[in-house]
Amino acid sequence: MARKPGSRAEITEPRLRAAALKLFARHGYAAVSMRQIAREVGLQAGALYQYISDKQGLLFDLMRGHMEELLSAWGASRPPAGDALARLEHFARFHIRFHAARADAVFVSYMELRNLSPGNFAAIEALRRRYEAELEAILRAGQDEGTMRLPDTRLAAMALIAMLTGVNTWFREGGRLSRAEVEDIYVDMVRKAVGA
Amino acid sequence: MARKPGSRAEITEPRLRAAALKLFARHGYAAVSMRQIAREVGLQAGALYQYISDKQGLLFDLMRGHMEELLSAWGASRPPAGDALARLEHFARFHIRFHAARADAVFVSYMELRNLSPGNFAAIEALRRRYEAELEAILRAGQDEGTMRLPDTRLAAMALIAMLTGVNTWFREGGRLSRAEVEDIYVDMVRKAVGA
DNA sequence: GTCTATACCACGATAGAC
DNA sequence: GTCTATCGTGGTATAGAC
Repeated sequence: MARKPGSRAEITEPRLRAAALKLFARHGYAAVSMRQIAREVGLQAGALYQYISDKQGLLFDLMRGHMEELLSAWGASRPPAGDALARLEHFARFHIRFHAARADAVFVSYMELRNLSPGNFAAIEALRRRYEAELEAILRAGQDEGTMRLPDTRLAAMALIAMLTGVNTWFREGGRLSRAEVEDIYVDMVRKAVGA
Repeated sequence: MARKPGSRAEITEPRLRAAALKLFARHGYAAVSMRQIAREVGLQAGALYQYISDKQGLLFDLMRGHMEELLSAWGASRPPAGDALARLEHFARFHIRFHAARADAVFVSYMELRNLSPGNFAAIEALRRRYEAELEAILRAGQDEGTMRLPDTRLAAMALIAMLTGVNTWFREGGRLSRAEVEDIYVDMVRKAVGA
């Protein structure tokens, strides 16, 4: 398929998304202007609307893309054969690893929920719930097996996810601890917390 | 001291701060206009500048006020005589209770850090560090006593604070569990997580 | 202490040339 | 596919009357 000379859409679109993600993470959705994003990509503001419907749609696409990647990466991860405790450890390592690799998307997806229109918010929340349900299922299995003892499954899931996601607030590659060391330390705390 | 007729500064100022806090929490600092805040208080936008230097100063004052209240409330709380484990439980209950009572201020103080000017950011970070150090001291004491076993004190502190603060993302008074029940459940997980 | 009025600037989004 | 130009709106902050 012949491409028009000067046509760079396949390059420009991902660059636009990357620039928007970076700027939204750094300064916040509301604080970033379309002109700023355009400058980062090397375009005039008007040209952005070849790729997006409006600013809200851009935010929503970024967040939905992140959540769908999260769910599909989890689905593609190979859970270990073994007891629920092994699967919990697998979840914790997956969560830390996936989130550490996409700090900007994680940040935007947690911080900009209130800037979504109601319909868009509901869609993102539904995706988040599906992910939380994966952890809850593991915790329920652990209790059925008797390898875990939890006062409340839903609260435990929320507590563990908050703890694991919190890694992103301070972890920097090249710091005092490697990502693998951080993983080990958190796995230890997670295993203990579920009463193993 | 005689007050000018029509003078309502002592009433207006706290109302302004409360309105700004509520709106910042709901929609985000960058998304809220001075006109919106003024409408909420029942003034014209220009009148707000009797009480604040500028929008940035307003945000900073709210956040500093929150952090200082947090530190002074913790200082005023009576830690139990007993081992570090008892003090850790005291910290967990204090943290959940204090934060649940000020959801808006907590939200703003965690979400709007990136909208602070560099100098203001450093000041808030310093206050946050002081609070984290309080928990770290308890965890160190527990390890010295031998009642806690932790792979890394600093990480454990960050993990526990993230977990406890996470309560605010889903807890609503009048929901499935009372605040006291939530406290008990989290205390249980915190105690287990430190290897008690 | 609060108002009205306004300076000045930036916003998101669109139209039409190239 | 990107540009220039622009529309209409709303932003923060100040000045000066009351």
